[in-house]
Amino acid sequence: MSRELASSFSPADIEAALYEKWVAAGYFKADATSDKPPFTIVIPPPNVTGSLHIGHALDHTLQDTLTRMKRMKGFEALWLPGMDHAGIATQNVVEKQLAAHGQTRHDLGRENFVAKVWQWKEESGGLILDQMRRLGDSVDWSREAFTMDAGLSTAVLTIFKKLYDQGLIYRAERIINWCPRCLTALSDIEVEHQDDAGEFVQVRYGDDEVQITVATTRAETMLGDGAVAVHPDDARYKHLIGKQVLLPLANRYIPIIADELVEMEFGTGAVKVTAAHDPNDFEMAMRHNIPFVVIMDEHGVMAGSGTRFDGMDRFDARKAVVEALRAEGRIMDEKRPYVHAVGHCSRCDTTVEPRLSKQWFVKVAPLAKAAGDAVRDGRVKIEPEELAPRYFDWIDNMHDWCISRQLWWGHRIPVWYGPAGEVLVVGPGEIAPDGYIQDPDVLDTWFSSALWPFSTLGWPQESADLKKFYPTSVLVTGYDILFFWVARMMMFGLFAMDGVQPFHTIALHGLVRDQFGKKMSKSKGNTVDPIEFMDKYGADALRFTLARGANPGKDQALAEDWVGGSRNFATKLWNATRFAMMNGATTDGELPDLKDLNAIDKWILSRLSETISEVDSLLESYEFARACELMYHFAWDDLCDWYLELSKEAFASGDSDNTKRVLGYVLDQLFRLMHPVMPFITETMWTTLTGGESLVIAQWPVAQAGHVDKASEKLIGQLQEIITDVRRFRNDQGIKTSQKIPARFSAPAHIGEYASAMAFVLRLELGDITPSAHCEIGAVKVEFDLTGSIDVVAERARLEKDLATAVKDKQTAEVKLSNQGFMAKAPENVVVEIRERLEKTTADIERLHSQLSQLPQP
RNA sequence: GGGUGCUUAGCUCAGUGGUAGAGCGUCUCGUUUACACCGAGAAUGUCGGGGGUUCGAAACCCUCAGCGCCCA
Repeated sequence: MSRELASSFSPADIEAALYEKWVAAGYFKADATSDKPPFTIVIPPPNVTGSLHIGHALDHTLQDTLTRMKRMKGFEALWLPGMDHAGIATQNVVEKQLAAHGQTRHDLGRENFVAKVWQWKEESGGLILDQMRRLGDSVDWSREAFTMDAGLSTAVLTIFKKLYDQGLIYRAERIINWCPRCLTALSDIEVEHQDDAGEFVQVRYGDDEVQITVATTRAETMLGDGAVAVHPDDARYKHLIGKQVLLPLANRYIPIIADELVEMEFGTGAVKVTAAHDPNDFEMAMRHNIPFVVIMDEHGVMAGSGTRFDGMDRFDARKAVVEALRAEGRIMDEKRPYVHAVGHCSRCDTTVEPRLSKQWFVKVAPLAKAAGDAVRDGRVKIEPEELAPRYFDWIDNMHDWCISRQLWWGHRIPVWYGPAGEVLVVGPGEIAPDGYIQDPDVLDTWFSSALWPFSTLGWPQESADLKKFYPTSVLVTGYDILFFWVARMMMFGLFAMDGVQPFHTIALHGLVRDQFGKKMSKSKGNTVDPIEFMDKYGADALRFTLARGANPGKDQALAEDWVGGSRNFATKLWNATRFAMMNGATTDGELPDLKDLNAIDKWILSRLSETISEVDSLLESYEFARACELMYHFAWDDLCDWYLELSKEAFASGDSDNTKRVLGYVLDQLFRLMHPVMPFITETMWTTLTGGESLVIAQWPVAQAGHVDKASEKLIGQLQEIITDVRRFRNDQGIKTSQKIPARFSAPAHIGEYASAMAFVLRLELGDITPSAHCEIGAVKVEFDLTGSIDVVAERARLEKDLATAVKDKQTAEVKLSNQGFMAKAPENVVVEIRERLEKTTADIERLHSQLSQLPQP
């Protein structure tokens, strides 16, 4: 058959068609009834409103690499795709559309609004799914899941009831994180702490009799103070404990209490206690029975303080309160700007307001204990394990999880309230009695995402998928959502699945940063678009770049130039393959017996086998960067720069049958090895070379221990030294690469055998000559006829440089060998190595002296 | 404040006890029938400072400094 590669590689021409071919062939579809061992990855569900950013591209590249490798290894590989419904984000998107028409969701009513969100989801949501095709994700589209699907919603109802029945879900009035813009409660992890420039003012409370100065960053909340607290051991304030002090502006008297929570060294050592607007104050107020005074509404507007500040926005009120206090001479000190950490809504960046509110909570203590234990006792492995302490630190100190959200888009809390105050939790298929009213709130999106590893497989049904594919094999995600999502899946997975962990391994990668290692952000303008990179350089180039930068748990810097470099690599491979095929590389027939091969062929087989073995074990241990590094160097250095160059003579002379077969074999194996990282180009080259159906379903390469051949590696190493030295000589002498030089080799037989191969690479014409210069490398002498004078100055410089290196190396060897401690304690193999170094450098020095003395004097 | 990580070539980073590495960038040369998205050659590092352990330290320990992240 006539097979040929196009003269240049054009990713855009092949990628989309190849992907659709793979999908159509059903390669990515997993079979729950197969006898193959399962390998399962569930995708960290991207947000339905989202599009593919560079972090997804990294995350997906790694997951796809693992999935494709396992598929090739004969596993029943399932990579399950899907999205989450992103309660706040999605509701925001649709509300924004309504706002453009001057409407709010309340104009539509709940039912119509939710219908509208579904409509938006069908029409505009899930852009990222198409973009995943660009990247080549080998996901099983037949199993695509969405957290709001019927099945996954059943899972939510089921676990809610189960948790509630076991007392692990409760409703309570607590201080929660409140977003005054989204008008909903947030969990701790939906709050991002940023350093903001605020203020720190000291305010003198009291009248003529009792006075105390408190320090605060939120002066406006003083209107809701219920007490002032000091440390019980604080000598400055001991005499004031139990006294009543005047609260300025509000004109109320509040008690001075003692609580150990107060830090004496911080501020004035006295703090205001605003029970309804601060979590720490809430705790103190509970202990001391301090009243809760609410002075702000849900929008963050002052309300109910009974002062003239009611009706003002919280930040305006802050200024106004400080001014009013100043007017009364009560500001004792102020720092502005005072930089401190302030919580912001992770969705809209609004400053979060701690708010007293009745919400639903998950009691996490027993769940978190189990989630921690699963890692502690080794059932779940965190890779890299350095990140495990962070997991423990967090999960062992987790606060109860606020799961209710004042939104319409999401899983509505399945709790109904009866006319007489009954509380009824309604499970799947159950219906509340007449007269009952359902809780208006919905659940945190993470509540349903936490079920992802098993709800997507059919739970609570005992589905075939669940039996085959649970627990999943590995979870691949960024360390930044270890707490957000991973820990929650651990808690719910262990709880719902009777103690069976949701995954065996958590493989954490880092974040993609800009080329200077700075965090990417829209405001800094240093973000990059993975789609744009794929357009310009191809999906393979982007994937290779990201995988090559992926050291476990570590951030990576990324620049467009890096992607360009990977594209260059792809092109290099393409050209090498074209060259190989032009010269008859083939995969037909058996690989010749090793004993019939020359050292060059044996060497590349040896290097191939070693590379396969190392890449395999590196990929199995999530060391993507190191695996890519090895593939890169094998392909470019060993294969292109040396093997192909050294084989050119054989191709030119026609004595190349073995080499054609070996080259075909090496390319075949290399393409298999690289396919998980660079699926498109390897597929194209491989099918062209071998005529096979598809690499997706081809067998993973297995290292051939019998191919490892240290003798050939040593020999080729020597050939490389000789060639490099002669090249240096030519370079130093200013001889053009294209200029052929008559030359003669004197070398031991096993090296002399390859003189013609080396001569071809070096553009030397072998023959009987009258030498005018020579290079010596160990026992090998290469003489040249330069038909004229050589550049003595350059040659002397070259030899002297070599001499200096040799002398220095000899000295260090001598120092070691004359060190009695070294001789007595160093292991034998190291001593032998140093001895050999001494011998070699000694010989080199002698030879270089001799060469130098033979040079004509200037 | 608690925890944690980092500091290696101009830049971004590998390298867990035995002569310092990669990619990109830089310099010189080169259109040799795979490839200029290329080839050949070259330059560049008291491995953050100080101390210690060791025959031997970029690596292990202590300490200082700087940077970063997470949590409060």
